[in-house]
Amino acid sequence: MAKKDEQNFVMHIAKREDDFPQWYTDVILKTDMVDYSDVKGCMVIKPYGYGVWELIQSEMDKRFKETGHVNAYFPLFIPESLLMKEAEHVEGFAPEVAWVTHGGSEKLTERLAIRPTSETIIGSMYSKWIQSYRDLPVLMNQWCNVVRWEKSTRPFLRTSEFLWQEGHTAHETFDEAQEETMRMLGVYREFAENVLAIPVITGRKSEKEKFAGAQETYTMEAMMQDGKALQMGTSHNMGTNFAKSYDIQYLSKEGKLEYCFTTSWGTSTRMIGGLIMVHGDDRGLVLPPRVAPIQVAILPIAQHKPGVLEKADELLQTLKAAGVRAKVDSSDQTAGWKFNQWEMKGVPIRIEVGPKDIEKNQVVAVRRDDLEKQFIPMEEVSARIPAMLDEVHDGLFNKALKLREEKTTDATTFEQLCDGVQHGFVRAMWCGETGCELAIKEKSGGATTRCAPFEQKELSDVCVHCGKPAKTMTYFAKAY
RNA sequence: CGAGGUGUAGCGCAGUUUGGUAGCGCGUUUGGUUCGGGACCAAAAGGUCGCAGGUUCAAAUCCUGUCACCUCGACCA
Repeated sequence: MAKKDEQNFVMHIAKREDDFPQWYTDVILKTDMVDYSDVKGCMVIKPYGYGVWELIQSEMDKRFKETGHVNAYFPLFIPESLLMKEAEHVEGFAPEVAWVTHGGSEKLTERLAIRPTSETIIGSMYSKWIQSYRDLPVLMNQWCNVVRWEKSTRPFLRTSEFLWQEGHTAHETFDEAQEETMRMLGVYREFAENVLAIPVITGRKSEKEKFAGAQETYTMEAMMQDGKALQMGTSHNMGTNFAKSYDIQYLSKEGKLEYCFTTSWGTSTRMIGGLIMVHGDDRGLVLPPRVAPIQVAILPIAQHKPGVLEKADELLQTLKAAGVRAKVDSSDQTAGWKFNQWEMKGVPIRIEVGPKDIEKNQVVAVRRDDLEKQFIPMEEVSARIPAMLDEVHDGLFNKALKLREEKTTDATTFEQLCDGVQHGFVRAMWCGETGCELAIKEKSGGATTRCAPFEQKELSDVCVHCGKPAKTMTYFAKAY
């Protein structure tokens, strides 16, 4: 098969090592996940990309329900006066809020913010709904879109408008709120690892990096193939900050009026960007099987020959019955073209059926992660393929874990830190002072604190930068 | 907002230095041969060269202005 001049080939994508940002945009555009829209910073999520989001939603929703949460929907618009009630929150979000100033041709007496997050409007509703300790806890989640007017954007990772879920809960005590905060961070972690096949570091955010208005912010951070970190989800304990601003009070068993303790937690379409950057390779996307809209692509070989298409369809029914999301590609293309096409789209398993296979009563299955051919007897397909999907998942997770470990170093000197953050996570001791954090960012070329992990390790007893007594071992990295 | 870059066919680009008939590859359409790793042959369709002015016998090319997009900064709880 004659190899075309690669640079002229329309499906060519940039090599990751050469230009990671270019590779990333190539992949998501050429695999039909997204398209750029006419609105700057907003992307169109096409069916193939949205299919991934739908699977993320359903897997996550299942976990929310299991932990006692219910879904609701709150308005897109937030009156200015309502948004302004929590001082720190306003200060944090003000620069990136989009405003509605007119209704039709009439100027509004009060501007409406398009939600950058819903703490305020949900807080104001909770204030009405919660009267007694009998009303607690309130455990709600909403799936919606939010808008943040960012100066620079990148598909999935940072867009002006994005889809997410935000959970908001209210509790009687700090401890209950803290327990909820940690529970949901745990759900996120389990989801990232078992569904997205992405290993994550969980821990607490620094004072500077925490959510505007939160008492404590916890995060999960993943490592991308180019050595930059990505925040994949956050969980906040608000203490009574929002309850005090939005007047969320209840009458306790003892008959005393008390403020609620609230939490919020969220994950977004950014996770899709994350999984692309963690798993993708030079051939294109690699989708973890549990969120792949198409898990198996069935490719009929020499499909004009009698019986081939029928066999492919039979295989499709077998796989569907086994709970596998499969598709037959009977398009009028050569086999080689289809192989490359479906590899680029990241489908976890490709199955080939041709005249030779039909003769031998078998199929050829190829895993996307290792590209090795396996011959499977027809009668074993319904058992073997689901198992193979799990193997792909494990393969991806282990590969990502190995990558992260290779890109993680420990630093006891500032030089080591500056060197390490150029290509990954650096664990180092830190005094906890914001001034020191800013200085590190400045001097290291943009590295920020990612989190103080729950699994602490004492590398030394002084801060890697200022030499004062250290408080925590902290992860540093450049981040998306 | 700062620095750099790019606008030419659906997509990717050459042509601009040195002004002279609008080009290439991929894709698309039609017919045929193929079909187990990006096929081949033949024919065809498709462009106000980002926009507006200027110089010239003549502008994709030179000059002035302008718009859009991209990359890197800055910014982004």
